Amino acid sequence: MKRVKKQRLERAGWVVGDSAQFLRLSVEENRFIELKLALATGVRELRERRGLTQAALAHRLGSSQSRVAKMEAADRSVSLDLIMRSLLTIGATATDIAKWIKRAETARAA
Amino acid sequence: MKRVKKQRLERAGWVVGDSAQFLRLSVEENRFIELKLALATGVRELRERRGLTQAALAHRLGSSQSRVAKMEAADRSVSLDLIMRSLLTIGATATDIAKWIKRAETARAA
DNA sequence: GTCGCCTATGTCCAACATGACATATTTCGC
DNA sequence: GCGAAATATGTCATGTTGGACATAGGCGAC
Repeated sequence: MKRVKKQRLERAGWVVGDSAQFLRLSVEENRFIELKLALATGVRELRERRGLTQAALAHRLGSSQSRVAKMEAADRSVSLDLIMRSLLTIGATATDIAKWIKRAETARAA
Repeated sequence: MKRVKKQRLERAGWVVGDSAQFLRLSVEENRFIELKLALATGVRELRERRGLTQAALAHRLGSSQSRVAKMEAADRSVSLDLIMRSLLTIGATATDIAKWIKRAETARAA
């Protein structure tokens, strides 16, 4: 299909592509989960490197130990927002975060 | 204060540091917001580059045009989760994401 | 002009994430 | 092994985020 026509159809809200389109959602869900996992691991690494307990970090975040535990486990019930806030709170730099995100990508390749 | 002692106190849940400690929260909130903003901008850039309308992207996400609009505006009511999912759905690579995150950092320096 | 199309903004209420708490389970020094 | 500290897991009420819808604003083509 011509590129221009494809874009026109897509602009209209239609998904033009392979018949495996419906699989996309789950594929992207996986990518998302891996990303979350990578960043969750980042939280743990950084926390430990700082010599903080989960409770101490929770205190800093105004959260609770249980939530930090779930966070590091990349539990379904914890949002990326919380993970990211935690990373920033522990003092992660943009470079650190970028590193972990790329790690997620490389993990996929395996 | 000795590094080891400091860590011991922190393990116990105490925040040891400068008296401006209480400012930390808002500082980190700012960092977080800038990050969100940078990624939101990323969504818009990538969407436009793909020639998609907000409605089309919403369709792909199983969301609605209004949410995409709010998302690109980094509205308070949209989470980083949604932004990240969108980025992945549009086909952002880890490298892209890392780039935008770093952009947030550089923006801070200004 | 006005007609389409795209984007922005506001408001519902259902679904989900949150901190808090209680309670396992693991880990580690002794 | 014991005990204490750290971490893991479950549940709940309350606040936040979600898609949906309505509607307003913007912008180019005609």
